[in-house]
Amino acid sequence: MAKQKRDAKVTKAKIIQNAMKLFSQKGYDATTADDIARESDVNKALIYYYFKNKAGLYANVMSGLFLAIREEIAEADKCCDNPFGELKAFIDTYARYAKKEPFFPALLLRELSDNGAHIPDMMFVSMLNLFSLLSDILKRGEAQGIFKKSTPMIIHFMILGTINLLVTTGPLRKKAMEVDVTLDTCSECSIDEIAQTLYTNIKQILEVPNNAKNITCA
Amino acid sequence: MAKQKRDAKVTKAKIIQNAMKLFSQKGYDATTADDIARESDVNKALIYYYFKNKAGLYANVMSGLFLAIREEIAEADKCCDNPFGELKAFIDTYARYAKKEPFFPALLLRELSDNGAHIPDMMFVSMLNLFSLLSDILKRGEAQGIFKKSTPMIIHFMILGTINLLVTTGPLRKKAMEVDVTLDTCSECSIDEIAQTLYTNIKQILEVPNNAKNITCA
Amino acid sequence: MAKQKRDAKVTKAKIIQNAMKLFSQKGYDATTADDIARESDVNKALIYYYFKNKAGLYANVMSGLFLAIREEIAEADKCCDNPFGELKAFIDTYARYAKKEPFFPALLLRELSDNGAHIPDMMFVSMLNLFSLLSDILKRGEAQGIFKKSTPMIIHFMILGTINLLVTTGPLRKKAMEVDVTLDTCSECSIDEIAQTLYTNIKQILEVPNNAKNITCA
Amino acid sequence: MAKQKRDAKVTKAKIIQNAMKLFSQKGYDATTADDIARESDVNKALIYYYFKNKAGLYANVMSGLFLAIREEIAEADKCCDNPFGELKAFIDTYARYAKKEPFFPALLLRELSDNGAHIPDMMFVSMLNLFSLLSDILKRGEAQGIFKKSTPMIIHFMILGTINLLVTTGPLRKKAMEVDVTLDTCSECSIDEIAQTLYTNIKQILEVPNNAKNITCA
DNA sequence: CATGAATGAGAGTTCATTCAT
DNA sequence: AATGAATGAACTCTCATTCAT
Repeated sequence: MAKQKRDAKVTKAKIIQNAMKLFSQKGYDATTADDIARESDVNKALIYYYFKNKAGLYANVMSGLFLAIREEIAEADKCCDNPFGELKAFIDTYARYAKKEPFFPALLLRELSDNGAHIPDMMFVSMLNLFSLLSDILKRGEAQGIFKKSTPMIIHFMILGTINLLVTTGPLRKKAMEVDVTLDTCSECSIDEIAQTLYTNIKQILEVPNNAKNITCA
Repeated sequence: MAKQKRDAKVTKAKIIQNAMKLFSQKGYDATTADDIARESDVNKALIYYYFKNKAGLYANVMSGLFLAIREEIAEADKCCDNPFGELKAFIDTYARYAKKEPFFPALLLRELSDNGAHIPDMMFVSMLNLFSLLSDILKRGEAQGIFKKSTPMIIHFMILGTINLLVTTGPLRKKAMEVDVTLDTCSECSIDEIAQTLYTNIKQILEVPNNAKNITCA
Repeated sequence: MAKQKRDAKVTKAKIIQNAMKLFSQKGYDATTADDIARESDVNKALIYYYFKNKAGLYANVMSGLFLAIREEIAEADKCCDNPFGELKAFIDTYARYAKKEPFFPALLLRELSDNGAHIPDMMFVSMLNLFSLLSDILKRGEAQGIFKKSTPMIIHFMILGTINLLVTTGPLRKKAMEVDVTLDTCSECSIDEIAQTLYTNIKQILEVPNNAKNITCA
Repeated sequence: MAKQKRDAKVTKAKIIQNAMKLFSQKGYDATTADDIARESDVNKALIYYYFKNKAGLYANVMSGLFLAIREEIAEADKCCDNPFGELKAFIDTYARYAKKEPFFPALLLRELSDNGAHIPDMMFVSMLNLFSLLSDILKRGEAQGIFKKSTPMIIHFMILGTINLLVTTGPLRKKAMEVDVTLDTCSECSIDEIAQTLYTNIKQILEVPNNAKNITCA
């Protein structure tokens, strides 16, 4: 019950948490082992004791994040039995995850603009898995005749790109408003509003025009 | 008799070009002055002679890119007098620019996921300018009653996010297809197809349902 | 119920044995406590528990080797009552020991080229003891008029230097033959052949020309 | 004519010289780049600027030494047209070189007891070259019927082993005399005496007994 | 305009050693 | 007796930057 120093699990988690924060704030290269050690209040060598090297720590950080989000989304997708519901769940869950782990979007964006320089394999698979989930929803929708034919990859990036950029540019957009008040940079938008708007937009794109049946004149 | 390279202008341009390539490929931190000097076939000290320091060179690179794209888009926008045409011009021009300067998307994405750590001011303004252009188009469309009310920032990021991510993930998506053939990662999509699809999607979102005029019952 | 390894004695011996191997293969500095622990399948801290520190372990290793060889040679020397026999015994025993403990020559050579940097005292005495044994043989031979006057230190190093170098350069000499087949690097020589040849050579140097008594002219 | 800072040749030579000293005194591992930089009065980074890394510096040091000795011995060997003279030249030159470059023997011994861990190729060839020189002398002597058949590698190591060990153990042997005055550790022997004695010894081993012609009784 | 030489300040990593259990 | 956790001090190597020519 004591404060328990020397608990590997706790120490490791603390390191990972701080590393996540720093990596996302300053990028992989600009984050030093010293930074992480200081922030985590452990000796620098301990990082190497647990993670072998900086890349190993980074891999650990990313793998944790990716595993978590995939699980959350897969779970959320069970919610509904109709494609629209699933799509909404996908967007909402991703948005909420980006809110909960605010470092994730920056890390993901950086990773994607890197050709996957650092630790590719496991992350690569995780990213594909994520895309698979969405792709399946779209396919099912098409099969049921309620989604138009679409290019899944583009839809996927419309969703991820938008959420990720909105999350990472938060401070930037706030600053922009101060510079030019006439511009609406969505600086006060909540993550839920964003998710909602985004869903509406994507739905617009996908749904087949069902005017026909509505327009029963006379 | 002296070593005297051709021309300062030419040398400078060569440095900037190579720096752009390297910065986008490896990121700001991982790109060294030695890298750039070697690639440009000039002496390292010359870089400092011309650009004062690494950040100065980076600023130079970015400012060139941003100036160019803003100009191109502003120019393209003059094409048409209707918001749909302008929107299409915006998307097309951005997409074509991303194709022409394939390092730009990675640099922009990195910059955006950074809270704007490196050289903010000038770039910040340029980015805002870009957003302004789109924002104005949307406003005009709304005013004319042909666009629905939208959140410009979200539309903006749907466009930029999608194009940038598609461009930067090119190799990654190709690799993905080899891993899982059942997945369509748009690995063969041309930039023009992408722009076209994207425009169609965005249009879907924006255009007001013109059922009204069609439904002239009786 | 405790983990309790068999026996302290056994564990200690295992550590010493592996340390010997590693020290001789990679040198003192390049051998880490981790290496030794891993190889010996014990916890690193145990090494410090038993030997206080790395130097202590090294001293232990060396002292064991030196004690053993001195004893073997002293024992072997009892064999004969004539200096030639003793000399042969000295060379043979040393050679056979170098074969039995193939790490010893490298360790000794390194130690000798070091000004005795690591743990000098005990080893220093042991080395002197070894030299004493040979020196005494030579003196006795001289006293009996069957050995020429010689410089014992030189004879000593001719013996040790040759055997040690031949043993440590084994692999190198094999490789040399592959490079230049015309060169005879003694790559197939057995330790016994070497000892035999060496003895013959040294004998040549020491024995007084006994032509005198043979040549009884007229 | 001025003191000339910024003269690459001079600076490089200074670094090599000091590195040689330190490597031989403390061994490769125990010598740090900081040591060398401090001793050479240059910035540590300069070492890496010139030699790429520590191993590169070491290789440079060794290659210089080996090239020099091979040249000196090859030159000396031209002196005479008879194998005995050449043999004497070989031994004398090696001994004098060991005196002139007192770090060489320690470095060589360490290298030989290492299986050639550091920078093998060039050094390996140089070592073979040295052996070739002696081997040729012996072969010529045999062909002319003035040398007995011998094992060249053993003769070679009797020479190198003895000289190297005597040079490196200088201080050790002096100390030994203080401990035990009855022992003659050759602590006052000059390098020339050593070379002379060694030559006499080796000659003893090689020369064919020419008693026959001397014993012309009556 | 252009360059090779030189440097200071770190960054990543290793390792002997100790602590707590 | 034995171990996993933790650390401090170094060490190799890198890099932005400056100097001297």
